[in-house]
Amino acid sequence: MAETTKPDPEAVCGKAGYHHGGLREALIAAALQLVVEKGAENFSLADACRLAGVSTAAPYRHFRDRDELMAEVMARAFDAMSANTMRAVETHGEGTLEAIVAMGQAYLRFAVTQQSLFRLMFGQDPSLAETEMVTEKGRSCFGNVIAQIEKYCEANEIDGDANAIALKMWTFVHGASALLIDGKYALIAPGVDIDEMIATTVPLLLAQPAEKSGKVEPITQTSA
Amino acid sequence: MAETTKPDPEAVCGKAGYHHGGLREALIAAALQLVVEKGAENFSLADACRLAGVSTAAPYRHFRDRDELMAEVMARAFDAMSANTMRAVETHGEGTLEAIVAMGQAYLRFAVTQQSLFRLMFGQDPSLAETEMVTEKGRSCFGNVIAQIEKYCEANEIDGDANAIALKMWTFVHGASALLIDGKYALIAPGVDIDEMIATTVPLLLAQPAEKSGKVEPITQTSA
DNA sequence: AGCGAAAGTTAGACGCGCTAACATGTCAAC
DNA sequence: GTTGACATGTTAGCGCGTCTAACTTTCGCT
Repeated sequence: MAETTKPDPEAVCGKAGYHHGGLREALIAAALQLVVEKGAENFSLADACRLAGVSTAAPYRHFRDRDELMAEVMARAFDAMSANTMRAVETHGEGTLEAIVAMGQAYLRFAVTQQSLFRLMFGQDPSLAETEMVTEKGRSCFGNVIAQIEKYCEANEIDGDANAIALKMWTFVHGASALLIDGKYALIAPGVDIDEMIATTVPLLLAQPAEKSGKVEPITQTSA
Repeated sequence: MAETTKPDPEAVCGKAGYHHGGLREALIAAALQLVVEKGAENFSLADACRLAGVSTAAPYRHFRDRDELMAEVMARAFDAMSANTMRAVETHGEGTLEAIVAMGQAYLRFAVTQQSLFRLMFGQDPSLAETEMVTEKGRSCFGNVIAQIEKYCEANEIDGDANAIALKMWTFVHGASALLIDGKYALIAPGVDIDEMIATTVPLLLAQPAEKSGKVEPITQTSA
């Protein structure tokens, strides 16, 4: 048909021009957009193809299957969240209490404003997250929180294990994010300000050292 | 064929005997089994039909679509979790600290042992949870926690708002459950005993009254 | 220029959700 | 009892989705 022979491949992505353009990146971008717009489960690989302007068989030159494309989107999502939380640190100063609280609030805000991405990062079929890159991005994302708390503990000479404290804080903030976007708070406590709950509770978790106490039969991680 | 005219319809479900038997309940049971075995997203409605021994069109006499069947499964899942947490209360005594901690641990244990059900109850497409019955079951399930904490607060004359305290505890326990089954703890803190973390942290959250403090711009619930 | 590999295409197998049209068993009314 | 309405099941089939096979086009290299 009347197609131009060179539909400017660089316009969509940053990869070098070979055949038609950087389809791999274009597909990731399309999928990312569709996840944000409709949720990870509510669009088809075919939709992404149409958005990228290629046939439905094209993705299989770059990805083993749909999941492998989604894993790539997950990785971008973790990058985005890392950027958000780190921005909070930068505006409040490394290792400060304010920075740590702000990180938690940034985490919550990301969950709310990017619900679909947050849902994709967590709560998906575990097999999806088993890509090496995804686990690495995840580790680095959570590692930011721990690093800040370690700095805070050092600066304020808190005796508790920074790792354990960070874990508690992360647990709380993540729980708040998950329950909020699932609408569960609205069910039981409509109108509660979750952002403030984080602001008041996180310092509390930081202040308390990890006092080894009750013996309970442990649930060991199956690392499913 | 050599079918008895009355194949004891009551054996499978509670509905009156009509055509062949309680297919509605049989399908719910099949779906529940498949969710447990393979996860909510990893089986087709057709699979459930085969398991129940009917054609793939049969479910549409009882459910509008697949989601409506899954909503029914969700409701059962909430029932199961309620039963688990309430059993913890019964063995430790109403309104005691031990009971409340045990509830949290039961919540965690349910998430671990019934991963797929837990994933179905939370983290699904929000539209799925919009059934009246599901929200009601959910409300009742979480309501149990709040009721116990209210009793505890009364008994120990704690000034804090029981509702706010319960919310914090639930948030923490839910976060722990979600992160554990998503394998995120294994990423960043392998080997940590999450059950003990709950045992040590929940009393801490209970002890602290909700001190109104920092003003932060609120993220109001969109009740999405 | 020409060759091999990379990256795209069309065609199609197969399964799924769901609907329409048909079949069958049940119950109530006569 | 027969009968007829209705509830519950069936088969056939549409549209769509994932993924594969086989073919075609372009790129990069010698």
